[in-house]
Amino acid sequence: MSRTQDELGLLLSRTYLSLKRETSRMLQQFELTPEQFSLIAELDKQDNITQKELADLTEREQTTVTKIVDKLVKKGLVTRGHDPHDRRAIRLQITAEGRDLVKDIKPKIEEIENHAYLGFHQKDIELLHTLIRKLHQNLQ
Amino acid sequence: MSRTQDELGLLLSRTYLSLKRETSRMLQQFELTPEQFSLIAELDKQDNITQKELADLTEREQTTVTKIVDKLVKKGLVTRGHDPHDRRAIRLQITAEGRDLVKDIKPKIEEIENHAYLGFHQKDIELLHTLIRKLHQNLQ
DNA sequence: CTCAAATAGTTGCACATGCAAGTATATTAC
DNA sequence: GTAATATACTTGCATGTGCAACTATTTGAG
Repeated sequence: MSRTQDELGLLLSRTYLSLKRETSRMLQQFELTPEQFSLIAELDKQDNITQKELADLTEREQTTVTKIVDKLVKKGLVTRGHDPHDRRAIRLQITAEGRDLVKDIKPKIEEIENHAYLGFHQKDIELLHTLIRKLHQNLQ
Repeated sequence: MSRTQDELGLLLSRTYLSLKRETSRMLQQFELTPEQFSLIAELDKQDNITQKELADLTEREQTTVTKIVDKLVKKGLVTRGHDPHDRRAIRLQITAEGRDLVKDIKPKIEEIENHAYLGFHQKDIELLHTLIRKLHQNLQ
């Protein structure tokens, strides 16, 4: 079954690395990495979640999230609070400074995405999202 | 322009990390990382290319490729040869052992991809590839 | 209730990543 | 032909990644 010449892994990694590099360069002025931005952007959407939940949302291991959150706390963008009902768990709060930063960065992320979507119809974008989401589900 | 709820970066990184993790677990029995496999698979397709060309093909910086090739050479899967016409350049050759390894691994990679494509029609797969390739081009 | 298993989190390791700065060679400008 | 620029590659650094092994707490089986 030679469906097309290129493997999924190669296609995905090339595209992911390109997007990540471009995002990384844009984020230098904010002294953030794409991964750090990804986590505070998620906390901006859903505050007061546990590290475990944040790991699941962003498809990373808890251990990875621990280390990135360490850096976000050091930068004053996130605080760690205890869960009153589960003393093992840590709940994360985004600070006002964190929210401001996300607000500043979001339009610049959109610029990059708009450029990536050059020549795409709205239908193409929706289809692409649907297919990628389905891929992701199958890989769970 | 709020096209859909999820950002491209989040979708892409989640899916990429999932696929990479599953591939990584499969490759443990071969003592290879997904990135190492990716490079020798590319060399299996096109032998005797320079590190620069390999970097471009896989969308990585030359510096990253240098380091992964170091490991492949140590494992005896790749050799470095000099370019007779350009003494700066290094040309890479995959060894017989390297080719055998790629041959063994390829069907297992296809298994993972087939699982990822569960519920996809052939048309969906082709469309997905076309859209991702277009994304990648726009990001160049 | 008690003890085993599961869960949330952390730390140490090896590897991937890319930028900055370096060397060596090739190309281009004049 | 020589000097400036570009190119191929390498090394050092900081960060992200996930597995293994660890602690602390909660859940569940009996």
